[in-house]
Amino acid sequence: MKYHTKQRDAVLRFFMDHGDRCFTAREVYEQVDAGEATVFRAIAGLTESGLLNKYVSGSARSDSATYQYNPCGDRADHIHLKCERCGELIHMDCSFMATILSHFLDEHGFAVDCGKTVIYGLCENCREEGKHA
Amino acid sequence: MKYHTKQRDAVLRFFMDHGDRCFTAREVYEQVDAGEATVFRAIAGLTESGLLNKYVSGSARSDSATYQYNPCGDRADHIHLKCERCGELIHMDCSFMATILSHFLDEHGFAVDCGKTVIYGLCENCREEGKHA
DNA sequence: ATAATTGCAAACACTTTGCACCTGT
DNA sequence: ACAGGTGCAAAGTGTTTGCAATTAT
Repeated sequence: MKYHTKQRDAVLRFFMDHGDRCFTAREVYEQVDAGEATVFRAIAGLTESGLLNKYVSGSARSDSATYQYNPCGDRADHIHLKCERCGELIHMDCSFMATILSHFLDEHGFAVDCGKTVIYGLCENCREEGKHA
Repeated sequence: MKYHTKQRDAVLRFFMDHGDRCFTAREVYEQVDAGEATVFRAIAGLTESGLLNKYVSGSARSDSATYQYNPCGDRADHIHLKCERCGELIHMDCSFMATILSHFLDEHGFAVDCGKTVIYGLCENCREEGKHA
């Protein structure tokens, strides 16, 4: 990741221009002028440096990882909640966060990496919908 | 899943006998007398019926889904902490869990899906090592 | 100039499937 | 007897990698 190339630029710009959505590597490849391997490599790099968040959904087959632009950069100080149904990304930035992080650290000796942690579940709206489905 | 077969029995028994650990399909296949496809089919069935929980953590390659026996019935009841350094998977099964889940639900309207949620960070040992590295 | 990056295709790992044969009821 | 299950090997997916050609510095 030392040179600046138009391919990597295009990939990053694509994610920034659609910061509200998640994309699979294939989707990016289809809309950006770069080889598939290059897209994967670019995404890997961007994820590594914290500019993208990576999400893994559940179903095994034909279900690839999706990526989304992370405007918070790599020093995120809050955890993301991701709705498995509508895909909404909720930024959990309340005071209880500190309590949770402290608990993990004190009781489990575990230092949470907020930048890479995503909590999956169902958001309020989707839970409501589920009740009537 | 209408007939009772020794293969499916063996798979279920394997998980029950090692209820404290997670296993990939391959690991089960290596220790149980059944074909690979059969193991996958058995695991899928058991997961479907709630006897096993499925966990997805990383990318597709060299990081496959893991499964664990779920004595409680049909839903996962603990979150996984995964060390980014040594890869250890910690099962967070303490009482504070309920508090955390309640908070997410009450304050954020968010129903956490324990089965798919993995919290990344550094475990105790790796944090110690980091200090001296 | 030269070290990094690209892109293709081939390799890979995990999982599913087609199909002939075997088993549980 | 026959619906349902098994197992092999082959097909699929999503992702990674080897390497010659290309590009950024």
